[in-house]
Amino acid sequence: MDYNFTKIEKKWQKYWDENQTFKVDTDNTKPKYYVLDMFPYPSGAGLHVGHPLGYIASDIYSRFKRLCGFNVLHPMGYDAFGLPAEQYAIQTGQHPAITTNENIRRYRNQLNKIGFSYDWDREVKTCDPGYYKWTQWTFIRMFKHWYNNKTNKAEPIGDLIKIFEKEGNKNVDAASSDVKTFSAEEWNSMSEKQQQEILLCYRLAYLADTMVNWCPALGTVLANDEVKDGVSLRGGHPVEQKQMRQWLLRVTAYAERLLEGLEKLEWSDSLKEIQRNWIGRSEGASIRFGILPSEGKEKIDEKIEVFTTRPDTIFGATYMVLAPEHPLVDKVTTAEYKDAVSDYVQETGKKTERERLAEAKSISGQFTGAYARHPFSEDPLPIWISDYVLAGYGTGAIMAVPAHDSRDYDFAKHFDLPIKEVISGGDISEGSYDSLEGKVINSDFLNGMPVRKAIETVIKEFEKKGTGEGKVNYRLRDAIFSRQRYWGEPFPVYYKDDMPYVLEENKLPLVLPEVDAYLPTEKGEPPLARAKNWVTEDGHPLELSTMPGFAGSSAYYIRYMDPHNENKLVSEEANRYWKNVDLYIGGTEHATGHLIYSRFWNKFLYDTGVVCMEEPFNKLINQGMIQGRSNFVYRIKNSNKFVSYNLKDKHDVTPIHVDVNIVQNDILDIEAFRKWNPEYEDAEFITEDDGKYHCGYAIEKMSKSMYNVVTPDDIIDQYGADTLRMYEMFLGPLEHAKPWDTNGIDGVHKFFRKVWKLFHDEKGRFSLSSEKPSPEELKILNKTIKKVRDDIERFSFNTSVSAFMICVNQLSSLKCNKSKILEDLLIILSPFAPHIAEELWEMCGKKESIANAAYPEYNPEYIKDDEIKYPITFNGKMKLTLEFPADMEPSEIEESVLNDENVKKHIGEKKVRKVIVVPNKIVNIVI
RNA sequence: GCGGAUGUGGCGUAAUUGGUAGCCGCGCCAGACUUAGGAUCUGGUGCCUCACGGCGUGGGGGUUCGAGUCCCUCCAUCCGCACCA
Repeated sequence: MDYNFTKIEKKWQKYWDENQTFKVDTDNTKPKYYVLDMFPYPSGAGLHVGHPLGYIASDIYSRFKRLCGFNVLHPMGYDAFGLPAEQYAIQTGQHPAITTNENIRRYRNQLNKIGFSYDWDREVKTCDPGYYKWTQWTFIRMFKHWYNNKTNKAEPIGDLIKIFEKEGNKNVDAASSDVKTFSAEEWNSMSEKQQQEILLCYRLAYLADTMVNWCPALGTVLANDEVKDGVSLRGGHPVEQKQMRQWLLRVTAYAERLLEGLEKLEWSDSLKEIQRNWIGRSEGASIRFGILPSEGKEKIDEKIEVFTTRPDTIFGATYMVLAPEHPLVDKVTTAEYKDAVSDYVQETGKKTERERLAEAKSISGQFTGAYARHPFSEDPLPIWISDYVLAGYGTGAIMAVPAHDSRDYDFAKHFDLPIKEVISGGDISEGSYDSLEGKVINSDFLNGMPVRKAIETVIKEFEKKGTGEGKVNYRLRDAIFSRQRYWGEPFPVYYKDDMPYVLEENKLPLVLPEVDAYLPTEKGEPPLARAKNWVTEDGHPLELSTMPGFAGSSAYYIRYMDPHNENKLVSEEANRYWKNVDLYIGGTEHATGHLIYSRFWNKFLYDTGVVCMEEPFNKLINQGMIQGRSNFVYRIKNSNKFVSYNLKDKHDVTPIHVDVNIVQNDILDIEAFRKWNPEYEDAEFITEDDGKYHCGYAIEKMSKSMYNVVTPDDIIDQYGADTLRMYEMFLGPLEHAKPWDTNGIDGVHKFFRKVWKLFHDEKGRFSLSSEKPSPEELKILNKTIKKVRDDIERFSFNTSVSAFMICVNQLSSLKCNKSKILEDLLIILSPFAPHIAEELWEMCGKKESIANAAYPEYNPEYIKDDEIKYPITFNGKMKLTLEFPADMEPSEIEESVLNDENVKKHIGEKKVRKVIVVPNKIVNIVI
């Protein structure tokens, strides 16, 4: 009987499904292990061969852990809300739920064919009301909490109100928006609306007017991680800055904990570094500058607050710069400069984010006519506006120190502003001196101090005078949480007297309503404004925005622990058992989005006692991208003639992508090519000496337009799922990006046929022997057990595949068909190739699934070598090998080596200066 | 510009602790079987050289009995951030 992978794989996939082999429950008699894949967004294009790479790795690990006696949670689901389905709905009028469900069905189908050990009972879909109920629930909880910097955790807003009633907010240290100080009396005499307005400044989910990334083409606001190089990540549409009233999550409250938490995580250094950069912690000082009265203007009480990492250079500040969007711009500008300033503000406001980035190098700015007062010298400092100061970072204002900041230097040179050196060590006629090395000069009480000492000293001085204090600033910004779109979670929010209130928890889920079109209304309101009766029972209007993509993915790993619980996000029992994710596998593209948001989300749930672990993902591995390998044919210009790769330079040619499925080992199937496109039906070909047409190749992104897409379905049809799984692992280290080349797959497929053959005689009959294994056979098996186990534990799956090949090659040449050897081999092979392992396991007479077997222990006794083959090197170069007993003394080895005829030949006339014998390793003779 | 990673045969890669560089597979070459081969099996295959031998892990330098591995320096590629005050 042949190795009929199609039949075998269908059979076992059905078996696992019918027998619920991979269904798991909490089981206190076994240790738990939680293996998670980043769940996919089910796109219309389906899976290509690159997508399942991480899923295969995690499946191997899950099955391995299971064989080792762990109770393994290994679920899968879908990130089902999102823009592509909605864009498609706009084009076709079809409800996005229909498209999404079709895509999900297709994904599920594709995934099933690969033979994953998922517990499909726990499947979640973020667009399912039973699921997003808990996304809405968590939002309500965030609305009802504030962040107390004193206790360093989220606390109920009710506790905050009690403090306000008793003593106002002067003793409250909270992560909050800008809010004025008020007393208990003031609080108690406020209207409900005023109180609500103040509470919004404290809530962890809050409504505020902020500058947002507005994408006109998508008709929605985007978060920072959804914008790259001034265009939307999805679709590449231009993004502009716009002031809008939006929901935000106060992620910044957790900035320090998000940063500290990284230390304990087993994530790659590069990923941690990306997160550290994104959080962007910098230490410095917050300094307030008074504003000098200008002629013909009323006195301005407000101060310009700046953040600087170099307060030591305070005496070098020669001017101030506000971002054009800064709220004080209008107030400080004098009559004389009014027009010039408003022109400048308008001009920069018109630019999209992209234009602003493109013009980053060109210097522009405008003087306002006003002056600030230097906190120590009291010198007047001219106040400028310029777009080199960003509204969104720090306070949107800076003190400019041209002598020691290159941007300020360029600006000062351009507008001929004074440059004052205050740190020695540079040459300010050449450029700014930004280094921390040097002593402070020209700086009154700071003179002579090294930089670090000066920073410390000046901060104390500011604090004494009340004009500033030490401060830690973060680049991380609060996450904008509103999207003016249809296909997302509705906010459980209604408005009363223009103030937002959240729904009672028992009203959840607030189900996404039907609309007549998925477009904004004529008034420019979001699509939900089209819904009939989009109001509460009492007639209060409901929020029209929906939540962003990251909402649903921020806690899905928690929901998997207890997916059918209707009363809780997760039961205490399930959460205490499964705790958090032990191994998380997914792409780096989520480094600054999902992986920050879900850490924030999880910390909030931890603070409020919903989950027991502070970090969601202990170990994280980023699988590398699988790239496409494109093939080219070369058409001679203005003809329908194609010239083979090695002859192409003799002609003027245009390279054209050709479908990789009609090319094998870079040889074009000419007939298939003619049929591929009617245009080429009559094409002529200039072939090479071998009569073949050779194609060129390039490594590119796998995409339809490059004709290099390979789907798992095609591979499975031709070679089977076990071959696909094994080959994906064989390609190289999991983390590396590497090209997919179907041509190499034969080697892996041959391997499986060899495995099959080990269990069958020449006539193809199943045949095993119950004889006692030989020492050689035991050595081969035990070496493989050890190697494969070690490799899996360090996620080096590619090397375990070659270990299997070596093992099977060796057993084949020994014609080993002993069940004592082959049964263990099947167990260790089963995580990689579960279908063939199950089939042969059953043929061995086993009644239960191999998934329930126990991983074999290797016996070191079988691996020991009695004789060691010593490489004999001369000055480190290997020339020959000699065998000696493993326990032979180094001095005896040295003597025997030097007496060996071949060694003597190599030494010749030269003198032996030294002999190094490393026991069981090597001999080196220095001559 | 800053930060991170990676550079080994024609290709994907291996060498876990400083100890035989190139395991395993693809491709290629030769042979066997065959009416046939996109089947199977056997052998070979880093480069230069008829050979003896020499050279080889991006380049240069260093430490060491011994370096793909450690140190210095330069180069290339990829990824992230980028007026972040």
